[in-house]
Amino acid sequence: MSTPEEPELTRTERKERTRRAILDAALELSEQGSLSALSLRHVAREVGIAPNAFYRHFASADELGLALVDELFGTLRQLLSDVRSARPISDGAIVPSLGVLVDRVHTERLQFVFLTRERVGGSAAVRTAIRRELELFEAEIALDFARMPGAVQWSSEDLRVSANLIVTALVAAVERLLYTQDRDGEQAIVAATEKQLRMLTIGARTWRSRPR
Amino acid sequence: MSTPEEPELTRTERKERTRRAILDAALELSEQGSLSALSLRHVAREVGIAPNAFYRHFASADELGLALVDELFGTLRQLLSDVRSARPISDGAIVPSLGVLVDRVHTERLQFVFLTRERVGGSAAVRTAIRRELELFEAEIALDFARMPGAVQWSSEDLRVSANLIVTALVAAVERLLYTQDRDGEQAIVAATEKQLRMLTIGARTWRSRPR
DNA sequence: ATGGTTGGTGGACAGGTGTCCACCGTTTCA
DNA sequence: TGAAACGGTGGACACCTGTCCACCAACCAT
Repeated sequence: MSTPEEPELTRTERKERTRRAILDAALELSEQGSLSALSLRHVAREVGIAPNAFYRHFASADELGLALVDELFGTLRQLLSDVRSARPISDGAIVPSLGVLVDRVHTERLQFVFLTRERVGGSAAVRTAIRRELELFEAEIALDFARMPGAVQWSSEDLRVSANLIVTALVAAVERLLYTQDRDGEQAIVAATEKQLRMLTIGARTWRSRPR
Repeated sequence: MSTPEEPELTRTERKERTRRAILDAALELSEQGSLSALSLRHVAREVGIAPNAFYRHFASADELGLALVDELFGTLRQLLSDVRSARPISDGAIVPSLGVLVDRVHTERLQFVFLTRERVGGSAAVRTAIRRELELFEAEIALDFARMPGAVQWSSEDLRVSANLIVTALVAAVERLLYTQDRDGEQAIVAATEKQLRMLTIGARTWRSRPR
């Protein structure tokens, strides 16, 4: 290239840079097809390297997918942990978490397209990794629930089951958001999801007090 | 073939038969890959016809996918409608519906693998078709809810939102069932899902009575 | 200064892919 | 009875795929 573009870069820096480029390209291309249907050559072409060079960074497409999963959940977990620790523990921090999630879906749409697709997609390794991460979220939410007043007498089983339902609702909300371009539709989805979360917490509150 | 195999078949019958074979083969093969990553030649080989002959039945892979969706939801809707009309309307028929669903997942596993994969999968046409069918279920469940005693004063919006959550929970349950081979795990999933459905209906019952 | 390490290149390979064409034998129906 | 319609065949086409090899030039540590 004729552009100067800071030629002073150490080798490892340059490697990291094309690694980034590969991840980004893969994300971009995975919008129109699952990871397993993703072509190494396509990715390489998008990045601007020879198809071979891909193997200098990832041993397989699966490994690429796992790296994407790590990256995605790494930052997302950080964000949600922040909003959760800022909030007073007494009340559930679930609704504000939804706000963070929606923002994130907006700014990093492709990551979530990838996520929702690969969650049930072709590669078993990637699928399992995503499932594991979601289970971690589930556990965290269950912990939040346990901290709520009046919920102490629940069995851990019940905590887990209701937390699972919340995660499920959130994932479904993300899916709907992704395929809704119009602004009002997005607002409606967010409102509906908030309502669902409230329904869930109410149901949870009255759960144990029920005879049986 | 040397087997006699009832050679007395009208042309349209034979066409229908290989059409069936194509649908079955596609379902079989779609276990290990999304529809968009499905090879026409693979399907043809499995069926035992020349790759070309595929086009005598479907104009494209998308059309195949749409046919599968139609078939899947056709019978499923029938089954659920049966269990629902047999039950007294007074109580929600949601939990027995879950039983039917689980049975169906057992006997027609491949259909549900296809369903959960293509629901967020590559082809926009198939994805939309599935989404539409699920919305129909949603509407039916909302209707069931409206018939329940003490729920009459809900807004149709609320009905819809909570019905949506139920469908979401059911879809998630199916997904978990598909990737759980061990028998106890299956039982646990069913139990957890039933608990979730009960939580939901409880939450729904106390929903309107709440101030705000 | 030198030599190994490393990110990247180019070409080749064996195979797989969707789709088009001309053709065939049987069924259908007029 | 004859001709048209139809489901299916076989081969060819242009193209794309992952992966392997030898090779290169620059970087890094010695």
